[in-house]
Amino acid sequence: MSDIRATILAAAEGQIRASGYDGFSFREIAKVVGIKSSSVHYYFPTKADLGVAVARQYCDRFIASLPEAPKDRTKALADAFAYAMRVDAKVCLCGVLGSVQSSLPQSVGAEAKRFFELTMKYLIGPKPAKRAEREWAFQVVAQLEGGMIVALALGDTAAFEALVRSLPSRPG
Amino acid sequence: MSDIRATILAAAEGQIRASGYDGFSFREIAKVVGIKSSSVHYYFPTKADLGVAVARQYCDRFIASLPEAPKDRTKALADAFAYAMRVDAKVCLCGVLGSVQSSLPQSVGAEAKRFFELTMKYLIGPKPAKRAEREWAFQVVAQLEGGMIVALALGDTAAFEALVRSLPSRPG
DNA sequence: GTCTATAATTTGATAGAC
DNA sequence: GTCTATCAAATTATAGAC
Repeated sequence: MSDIRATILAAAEGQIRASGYDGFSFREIAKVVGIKSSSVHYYFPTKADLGVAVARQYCDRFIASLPEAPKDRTKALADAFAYAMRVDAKVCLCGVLGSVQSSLPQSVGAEAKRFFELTMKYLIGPKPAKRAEREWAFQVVAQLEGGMIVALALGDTAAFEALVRSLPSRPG
Repeated sequence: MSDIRATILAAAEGQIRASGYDGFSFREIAKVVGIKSSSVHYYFPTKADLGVAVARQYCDRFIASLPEAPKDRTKALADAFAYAMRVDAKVCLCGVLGSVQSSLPQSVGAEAKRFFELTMKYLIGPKPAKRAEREWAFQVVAQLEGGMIVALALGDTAAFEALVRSLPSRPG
């Protein structure tokens, strides 16, 4: 992938996480990257194209960062979320997108949905899961997503770190 | 409060919950209400004024809807959230606002923060709370906010109802 | 209170030179 | 690939008639 393309994706990710899908613009990204907005369109013809690429990269990178067979899957996922928030002091990209999913281009919303599906699937792991375990996985992901949002809104990132330490463990 | 003013607030609330703060406009609201956008400005001079009024009304109405001294505060709060989602099939207004708080007018973001503070305070109740109880209250609110977002993104509202039934109970 | 009209800005997107 | 120039539309907001 070209350098410019990667820089555009990074800038767009930062802006979406801070301001949402409607809150980022080709001109703002162009300014950050140091090119003109028409050049951004060269790499990503439409805004939906750019939005999908950002969400897909975010999702794939996040999933790839998870250890493959950890001792504790809950802790592994929680650590990845905590790291994402500690480093950037920003909410999860897919939390931002998911909260207004009905207003997004369908292709962008589908990527946010995929993120939630994959994180739940990671929690469950290779073993088949009963209903109670699927409900538990949902509960953990909901807690992490909501925790980031509420903690940042309260200006209390320590609350999120405490939440990470007291996630429910897998039932059964 | 005048009828028109109330109708504007209701329309704005619906649009913010569906599309976010950047995703609603005076013209769209005017169209829904059946007036012109300049008349919306008569009631709410700026977008921030309208945003604050919507968030404040949402918060006050939500808190007022909670029973004053229920047997189970967790269940009472969870029921209110479940009702809000079942009726509107929309995320909590303050979840939508909170997820992009850093990009909002300060006055609007402060209302979202207030919502989280008040819901946590409700959970804790009149008795003084230790650290573990404050952490638990945060955990419950995070779960409810995140649960709405993830459930709607997955198109699985039943998952939220299940989460509501398995919230952690107060420690100690 | 509600309207028409409009200002000033920003937006996503395209055409075409180089 | 990157630029200039531009379009068409939408945005918040205001002035002023009625």
